[in-house]
Amino acid sequence: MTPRMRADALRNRAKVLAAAESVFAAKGSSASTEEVAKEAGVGIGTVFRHFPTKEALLEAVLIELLARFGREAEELTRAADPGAAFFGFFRGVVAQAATKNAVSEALEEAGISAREASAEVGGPLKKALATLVERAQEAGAVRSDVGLAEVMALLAGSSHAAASAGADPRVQARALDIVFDGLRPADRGSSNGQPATRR
Amino acid sequence: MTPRMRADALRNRAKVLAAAESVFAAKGSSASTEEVAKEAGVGIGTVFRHFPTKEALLEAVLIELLARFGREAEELTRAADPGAAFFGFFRGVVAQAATKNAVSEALEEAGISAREASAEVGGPLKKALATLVERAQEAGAVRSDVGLAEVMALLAGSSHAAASAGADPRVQARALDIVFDGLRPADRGSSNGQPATRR
Amino acid sequence: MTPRMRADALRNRAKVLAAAESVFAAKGSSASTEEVAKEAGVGIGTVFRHFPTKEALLEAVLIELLARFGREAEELTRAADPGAAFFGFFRGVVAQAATKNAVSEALEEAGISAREASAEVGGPLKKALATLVERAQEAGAVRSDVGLAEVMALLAGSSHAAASAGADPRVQARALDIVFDGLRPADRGSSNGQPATRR
Amino acid sequence: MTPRMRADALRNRAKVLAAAESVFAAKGSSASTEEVAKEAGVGIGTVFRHFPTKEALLEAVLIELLARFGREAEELTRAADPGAAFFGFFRGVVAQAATKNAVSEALEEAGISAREASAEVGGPLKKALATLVERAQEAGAVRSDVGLAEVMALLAGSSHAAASAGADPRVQARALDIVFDGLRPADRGSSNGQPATRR
DNA sequence: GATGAATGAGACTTCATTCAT
DNA sequence: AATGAATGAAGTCTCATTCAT
Repeated sequence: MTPRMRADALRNRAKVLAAAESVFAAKGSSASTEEVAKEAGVGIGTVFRHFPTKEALLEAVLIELLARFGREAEELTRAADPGAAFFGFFRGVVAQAATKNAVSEALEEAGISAREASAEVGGPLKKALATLVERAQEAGAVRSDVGLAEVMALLAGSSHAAASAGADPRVQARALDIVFDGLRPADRGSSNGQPATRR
Repeated sequence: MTPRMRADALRNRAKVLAAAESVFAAKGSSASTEEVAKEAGVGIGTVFRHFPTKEALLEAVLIELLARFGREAEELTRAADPGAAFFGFFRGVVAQAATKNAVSEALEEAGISAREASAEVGGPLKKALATLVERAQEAGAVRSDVGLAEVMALLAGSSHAAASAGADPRVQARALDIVFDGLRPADRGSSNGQPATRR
Repeated sequence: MTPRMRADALRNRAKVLAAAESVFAAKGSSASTEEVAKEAGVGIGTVFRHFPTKEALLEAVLIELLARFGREAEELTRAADPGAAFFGFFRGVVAQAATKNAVSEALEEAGISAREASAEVGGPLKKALATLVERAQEAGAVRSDVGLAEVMALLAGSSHAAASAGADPRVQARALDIVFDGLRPADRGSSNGQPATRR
Repeated sequence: MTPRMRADALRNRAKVLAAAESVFAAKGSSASTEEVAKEAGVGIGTVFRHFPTKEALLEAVLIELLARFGREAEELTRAADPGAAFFGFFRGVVAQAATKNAVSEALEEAGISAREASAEVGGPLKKALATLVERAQEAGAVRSDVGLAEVMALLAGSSHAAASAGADPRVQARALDIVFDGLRPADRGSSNGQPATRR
């Protein structure tokens, strides 16, 4: 069913994808395909053989990213402390965004986009994240009136804020703590793995 | 210091700036300079006479935007209800972002950028916003442990989330309410002009 | 109504068009736009300013050609000897084709294409050619059972045959005489301006 | 002299050639080599193993075509009615051209080209066609003052006219009848297998 | 021999910027 | 000052051809 690829082709595809992620992360999605090819150490033709348009390449990068987040979320689904799991996942995603411009784009796309392709991978992420949220709510670590959609919007927004290159990391951390406080139940139970953020 | 300009030149500069804001808001900053010229009803040469590079034009648009926000913040500084003033301002900025792609870029730039030019206008905004925050804190509407920097980061992040075209506006509103809750003191006093957001 | 163009722009447009005609004539329509630009002595951007796609450029060349033929036909419409006029026009077109690869393409397009643009200019050519045919038929120089469509098909075919670079011109001439004989009435009246072709 | 080839290699060569004929016929000679490979059901490497350049492949297709015409002509050489044989052959070639873009190219090449390779196969066609013409002339079906060269030029031109996709087939047929009339002796003996074309 | 992945020159096209009118 | 034509570097993509598997 999966059309078998030659080992070298598979290797090159991976190299290109990795290069693309790194280049787009560093310079934004307007970086040139040529640059991706150079970074990957392949000819420009090879990039286009694997991803027939630049858009397809971009999409593949985003899908890869979402898949990775999906796997992380899925693992945390089985963690002992649901509150820590949820907030830890959130923090981890945002931290990656701090170095990767493309992350927030990916998250937005996942949250919104009707692109079928993305859906294939956005689906798993959403599913695992939904579980993370529910478990945290049951454990009283997250207020019960927030839904998946709001969480994704906050994730995207926080990631973007973090991606704004140059901002002081301590400011970022404190801003994120504020969002986390907003996500906790009104009585502010801690059960979060982090000390309460009020200073 | 200000080199006197002919009245018509001044008028053209304003037309170009307005057109640029509208075009970049609608199509993002990758819209072409030519399109700005057409929207402004002037020749492309005129655009470049007033703004020697595209980057300069973009920068002028952002400065203009920040200046407008600065004026709005400044006015609200004298409002009766400091909590309502602060949250109202926040909400207003985010609402504009929902239709203008460029807004979040502008806010990031203001929060971070070392660009001297921006600083000229980012300054007034920061100053007025700082007052808004302080007054809201004194009135007990905003927790006392947040600083201007965090507020700007949250403003930028929220604006960007809102700018992600296509998201359900109700989701956006609820996500914003969560951020607001995070900004309030732990005891959740109201004094906010909005009913408490817990549902 | 006609949007006035600057004199230099008009001059460049003409230079590009002439260069395109010459280049495409010599190397076929797959010659590169770059080459046209070089031949015209302008930058590549100038070519694309006047003709937004390569296809548009090609079309403009064909239209120009048809217009020229249309004017020639129109003039011959008023000639003293209708038979000589018709056959002379035919011969002239074919002679041009002998050096210009693009001519037969143009004629085919005119004969067939539904392209509106071409129609604008193909129309006059068809009209004048129809008159040429009718007058030649009334004068007994062309058989009465041929229509405009057949004449255009023969014109296109003969032009293409002539365009096949390298064929002996004397052979071309004799082949054309055979077609002309086929176009004359069965009794082979002369009134043709050319001596009867039987040798 | 002929380097022995493995049976499967020979089979692949034939598959590629057939695919090339079909693809170039349908899409013109600018169709990609890749497409030919796909149509043949072989890898691109195989195409280039058998035909070292695209030009060589194109040439092989033309040679194949001319060989086929040569065989048809050769057979008709022995037909009972020489007039019918000649005009029938002519009509048959043109009819094929109507669906195959490459035919007229092939005929031109044959008529003109100094390419040695073509000559090898163009030779037989020319020889057989010459016989066809002579016999038709002896039988009084074709005027005595036309030579092989003119006939080939008319064949190429007529084929091209027919290949101009989209022309009304009835127009094509009438145009061809006109050429045939031009090829007949002045007195218009019929002996042609077709009723006289005058209408 | 066959395969198809890799290559890179070159095609078309866009657009920021310059300059003659 | 204003205009818009001209410029050419740079971007995306195609395809004939080569080469490792």
